[in-house]
Amino acid sequence: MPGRPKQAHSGKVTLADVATVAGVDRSVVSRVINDDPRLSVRQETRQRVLDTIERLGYRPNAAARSLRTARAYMFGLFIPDFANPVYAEIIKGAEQAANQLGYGLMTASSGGVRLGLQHYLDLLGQSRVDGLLFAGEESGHELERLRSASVPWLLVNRRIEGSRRYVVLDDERGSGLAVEHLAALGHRRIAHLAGPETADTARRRRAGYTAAMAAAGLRTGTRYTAHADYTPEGGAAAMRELLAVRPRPTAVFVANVASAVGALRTLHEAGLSVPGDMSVIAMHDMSLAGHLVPALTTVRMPLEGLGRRSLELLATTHPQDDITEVVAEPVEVVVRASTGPPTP
Amino acid sequence: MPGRPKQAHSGKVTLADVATVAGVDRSVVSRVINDDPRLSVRQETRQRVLDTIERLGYRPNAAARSLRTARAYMFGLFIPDFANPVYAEIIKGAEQAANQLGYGLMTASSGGVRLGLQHYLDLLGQSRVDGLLFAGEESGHELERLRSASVPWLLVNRRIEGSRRYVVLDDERGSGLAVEHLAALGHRRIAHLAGPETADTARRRRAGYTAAMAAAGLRTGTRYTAHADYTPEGGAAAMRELLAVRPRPTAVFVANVASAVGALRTLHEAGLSVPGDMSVIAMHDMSLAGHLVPALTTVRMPLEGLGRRSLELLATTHPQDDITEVVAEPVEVVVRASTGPPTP
DNA sequence: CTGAAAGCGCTTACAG
DNA sequence: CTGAAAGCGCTTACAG
Repeated sequence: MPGRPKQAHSGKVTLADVATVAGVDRSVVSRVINDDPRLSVRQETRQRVLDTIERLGYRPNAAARSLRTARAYMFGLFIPDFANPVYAEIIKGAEQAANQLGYGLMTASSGGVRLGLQHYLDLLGQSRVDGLLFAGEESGHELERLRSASVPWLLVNRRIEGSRRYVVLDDERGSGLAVEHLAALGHRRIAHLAGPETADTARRRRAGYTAAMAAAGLRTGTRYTAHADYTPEGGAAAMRELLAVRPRPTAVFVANVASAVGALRTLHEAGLSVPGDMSVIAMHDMSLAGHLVPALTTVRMPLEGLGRRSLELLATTHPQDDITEVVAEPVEVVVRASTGPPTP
Repeated sequence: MPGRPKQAHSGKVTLADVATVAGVDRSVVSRVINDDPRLSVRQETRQRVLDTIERLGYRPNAAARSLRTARAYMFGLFIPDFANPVYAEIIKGAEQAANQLGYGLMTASSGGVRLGLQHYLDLLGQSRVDGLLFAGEESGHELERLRSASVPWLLVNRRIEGSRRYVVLDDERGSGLAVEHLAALGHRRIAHLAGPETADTARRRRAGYTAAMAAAGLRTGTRYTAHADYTPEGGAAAMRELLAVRPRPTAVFVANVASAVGALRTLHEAGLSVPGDMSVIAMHDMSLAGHLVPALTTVRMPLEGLGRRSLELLATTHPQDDITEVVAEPVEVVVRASTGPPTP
């Protein structure tokens, strides 16, 4: 491109520049920056180095550092869908933790050009990331390929058979709170609109429901549980199943908000009032819940904490270590308009 | 950490390994990989190099390449909120384009630990990114700081005064389609529930509304436009204003879906039926629109194309070039249940 | 046409 | 206690 004005030398300041100006060796500058405990230097000299860095606006070059240390100072987070607010919160937590630890975070969805996992294997091969967080829907079979490569990776919000590296939420507890909320309102016939039987989160939510029902001395019976697929359409169909059961339940705990959207539609179409004829509570709080008609009561789970904790563990553990953690942060019911006492 | 089993050498294959096995010089391998046109080598040799790369599973080390070429092969995308589906689509498009061009994409929100822009300046200082896409809400004042650094950056979906580097959607055209849809249904009194007067997107949508109304020979009058702030609460209040106007409008074009959520609530509370008493159409299609009651008619804009095109332009233009592009991809009305003919 | 060699900007084991 | 030097894995101008 002839005639284009040549870009002025950006004057990138290097470590060598800092050393020259401060009158010390480059190694001293490096050690000051990295807080090397083996460096003993007069406080005065250290301060001079720090001042020089500040004055020249020096920033270590990430590529040089990575090449030398064989670390990318970058993690990857793999999610199925950016548009799902559940993942938005996980991303936020992971991003914060990464920044705090001096790492970058690359977030990618399955929608990428190269098929999801292959893309990540490429990143690993190029040493562009130091580890991977999987919040997506990769099959155990796919992830098997990662196991051979001795790469740090962690499952987020999900367990798969044979893996000892995951961080999950306390879905049992969240589900228990939902049931307790309904029971406290006076409901006795509480149904569960569950997720896919194959999904780990769905299984744990169902287990929490069953346990809480038992603890409250309430009967469950298999007909009071209908499985759906975490989508509005599936939720609508499952709600129709539950409405057909006699005696009809007076309340339902729905495994996720998307299913609850469909469930509310079914109830609306059936001419039933919420919560008059049926109370509805769903797992995971998100702003959409507040805008449904009626506004949906939910269980707020520490999704941001999940992202944060997952990244911290990825950064600070060895790839071979077992990690089987349940995020400890509190879980709570967010009461809106969709739950109330049963009509006598 | 004593006693920890030493990790087996991962056997990272380097360019030198490939050269040795293939029996050529490292520079030949490098040139084959990078398709250097100045390399003349027998087809047979080239194939041998390629085969060796394949067989050894060689992947170029990104850090070494970056250090040498002074390019990070990474772009940054800055968004205000991961949970907003509008940005989810932009991210998707940008991610695809980045992958296709051999770049990575770091997406970050203002929620990071370091205050948004400073975080990016750090990334730039460290040469971790080659350029920045701003889809966020940074003020012109903040962005002024970037102008001094001669860094490639681009505004996405927004213009600010004095900047000649942006990519936007055809909001005028989208708004025009909305008005045309309503006019075709027979509406004459069409109101506009606009966005913030200061927002560039809101101004362009309003301009599109005004122009289309004029083209259809319909009167607008300032009372038929109410400004809100792109939130459900603001939308609810603005809808109340519009309901007070006489003669009452029979249809409203809402500047975004969040405002429409509030507008629908106001209409519901006022006992008005949609679309019987009031047709509602909103800008930007998203799955939430299909789940509102009634399901919301929208204008689908090429958000993914916006992300894709922005990244392509960022990657292929010089920082000094003017970029003032409107994404050319088609815009269309997605008809759902919230629009219909006016009741006579 | 091909290959040897320099060098990008760091870190760190090691010599003094 | 301090600093010189090697080297991480590439790319590319240049010599042969």
